[in-house]
Amino acid sequence: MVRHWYDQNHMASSFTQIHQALADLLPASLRDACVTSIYAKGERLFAAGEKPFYMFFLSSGEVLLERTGRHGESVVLQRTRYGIVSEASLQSARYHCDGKAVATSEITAVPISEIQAALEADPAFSKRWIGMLNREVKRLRLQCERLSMHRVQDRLMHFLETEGQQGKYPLASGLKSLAAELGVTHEALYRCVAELEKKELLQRAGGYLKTRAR
Amino acid sequence: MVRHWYDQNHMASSFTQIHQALADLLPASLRDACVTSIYAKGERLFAAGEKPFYMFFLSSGEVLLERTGRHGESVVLQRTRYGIVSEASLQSARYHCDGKAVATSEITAVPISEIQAALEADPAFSKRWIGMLNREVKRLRLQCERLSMHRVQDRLMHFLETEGQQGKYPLASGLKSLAAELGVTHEALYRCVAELEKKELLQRAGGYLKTRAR
DNA sequence: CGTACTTTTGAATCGCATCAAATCTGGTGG
DNA sequence: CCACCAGATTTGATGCGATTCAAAAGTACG
Repeated sequence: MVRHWYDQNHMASSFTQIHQALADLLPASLRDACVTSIYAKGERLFAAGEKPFYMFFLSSGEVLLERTGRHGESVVLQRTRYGIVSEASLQSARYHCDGKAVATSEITAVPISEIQAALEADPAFSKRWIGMLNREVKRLRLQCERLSMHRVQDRLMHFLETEGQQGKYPLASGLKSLAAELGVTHEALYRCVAELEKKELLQRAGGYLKTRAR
Repeated sequence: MVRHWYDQNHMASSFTQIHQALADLLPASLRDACVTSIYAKGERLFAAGEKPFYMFFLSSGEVLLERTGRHGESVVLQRTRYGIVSEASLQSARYHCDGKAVATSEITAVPISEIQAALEADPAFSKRWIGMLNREVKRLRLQCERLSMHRVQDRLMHFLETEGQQGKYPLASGLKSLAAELGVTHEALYRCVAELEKKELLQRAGGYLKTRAR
């Protein structure tokens, strides 16, 4: 068997309970093939151009998918705090972006070959997988809608309405990474949050952002 | 059988050859259930909130997916010129956006219930369907990347590089609908194109946009 | 206790939105 | 064929909001 760098750098912990959402998605036969481990802040899951061997499920922490532009500037394609990170790599020969943890993260790696085999054999699993992809497509359409807005304030409000729970959203790793996802500079976001708080349209407390009025 | 408004407004043309790309995706058993017809410019395929009965495949023309913001302004979620339009509605109870033709379009409607049945029964079809969704996810990620760029010029160049063929892109319905997809005003896009032409970085001829230098 | 990073505020500048208006275009009906 | 109209295209002027650059203050962590 080919040893991936992943195997060398991370302690296998097959005995760890995998996350419930992942258990609900995967067929029982695949759960034993999962390897859960902790990634440190800054650690890379994969890099653009590499051949995908594992699919990554994020239980806690934060992962960014990013591409490096031709001038070296990095663009955040997606910021994930929970769920499958690299769905689209299932049938890809190469990753089309980098994936890295920007906070200490608990990540379960699932071998892609096993997922493919299970998809062929288990129609119910196929159906769940398609459902997951459908949700991802909708999420991405909403993100496009958000990025089409011109003012930071509109993007932030739209974000809290679509990604938050009742307009409440946990700020685990600060406003800076949120700014990147919203496609604005961190300065602009800080100013926007401060102004919205002054207008009492937004509340920032206990690591949460929360909309107030309606 | 429930008669959808679609059936009343469009002549069935089951004898029409369906498009090759669609034939490649669908199992043979489903091809007879397809209905191809011509939609006029401005005609609506579906509206947000409606229950999905059909999945739409666009052979030629142009379709927009758009949502109406709370202030009545319309935001383009996606602009399609070719391919399946409403993938994500497969398992949805309601459409989450409007779909309308903005140019005379040849569209094939496929009953969703039949697609679902075929997905359960045919693993090879499932695999192709998942592949289609994977490509859509990647396309949307690229669109997010594009919308994260601040200058119109960068968005346009990124668009031509990722959506065009060798930097060449057909402008069937004018720059205005392209401007909406790029998330900028049409004035800004006209000015940007004019300036890039003056710098000889872009060529606009015969209904095509084409990058020049590199 | 020092280092790295986040948060915050300030000032100058730039690009795009916005509003306005003129020209061009294709299609319609007289 | 021409007058006419709706929509696309184009150019201009103005203002706003975000970027950019700069710097200071706060905070976490070894």
